[in-house]
Amino acid sequence: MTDSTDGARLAPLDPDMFHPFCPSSEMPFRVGDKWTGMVIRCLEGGPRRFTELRAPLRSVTPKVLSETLRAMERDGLLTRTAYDENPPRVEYALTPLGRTLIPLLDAARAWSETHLPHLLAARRAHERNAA
Amino acid sequence: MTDSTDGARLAPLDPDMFHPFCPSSEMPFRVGDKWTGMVIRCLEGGPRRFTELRAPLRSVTPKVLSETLRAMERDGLLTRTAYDENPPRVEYALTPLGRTLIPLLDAARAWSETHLPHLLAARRAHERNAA
DNA sequence: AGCGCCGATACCGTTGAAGTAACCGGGCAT
DNA sequence: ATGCCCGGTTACTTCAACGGTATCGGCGCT
Repeated sequence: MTDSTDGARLAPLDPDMFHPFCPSSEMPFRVGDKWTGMVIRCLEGGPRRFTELRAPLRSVTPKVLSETLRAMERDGLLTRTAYDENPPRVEYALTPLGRTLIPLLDAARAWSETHLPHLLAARRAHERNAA
Repeated sequence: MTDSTDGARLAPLDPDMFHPFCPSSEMPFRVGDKWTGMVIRCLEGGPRRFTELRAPLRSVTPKVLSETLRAMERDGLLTRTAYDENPPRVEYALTPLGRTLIPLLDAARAWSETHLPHLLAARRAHERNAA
């Protein structure tokens, strides 16, 4: 939530935005692959570079991130723009179609804030019962 | 919940409710396991029996359905009630927590109705480009 | 010459979800 | 007594996702 869309460069992504305490990995929802939802969150504020995306995504390996981005590009969720510069620069940006997923991510997050503790409590209770 | 344990049954589930033409399997969303969302849809109208659930779920194998139901029970999304009758009868019903997921499924379906053709078109266009 | 940066790709191993096939126990109809 | 039905379970296999490590190519820097 640190983004302010000023004219210059975007604020850097918070490397802890998917910190282990963030329950996003426990949510019973998935959008596409494991990382797709988090990539959308990272690109919500504007275009980002490959290496910029790696930091907050809990050190996702380049291979998996590359696969995820390619799948999303194939499905029209984001665009990939390579600038012929040095050092090389590649920017990923959400398409309008990709942005239509944001409300769903919001809904999933809202559900989790309200109900995920309930679900996890039920799970723990069940485990205690089994033992 | 107008359930009578011996009286009029609910209308049977449409065996084609997850027909191959139903794009639910193409949706880029998942709730829990592969089948969790469909189970919720099947139980939306009231409790159902094991064999009743098998029909519309495109012949999911008993093993996978059993695993799915057990995981959902563990997470407090549904209850399992076994009646000591003959023939044996087991009913699965959504809990209030399970019902909280229905609006999310609705949102996912609404997204798919609006945008999924767009996504699939982008995918096909990309494949044509690759070829 | 050697090193590092960026954006990957190749190769390989692990994991876990999902599917297949066979079977079970009790009751009941044939 | 045989087989069927219900609601599963068990054992085995398959498959895609995910992850780890290593490496590449072009360029600039020292």
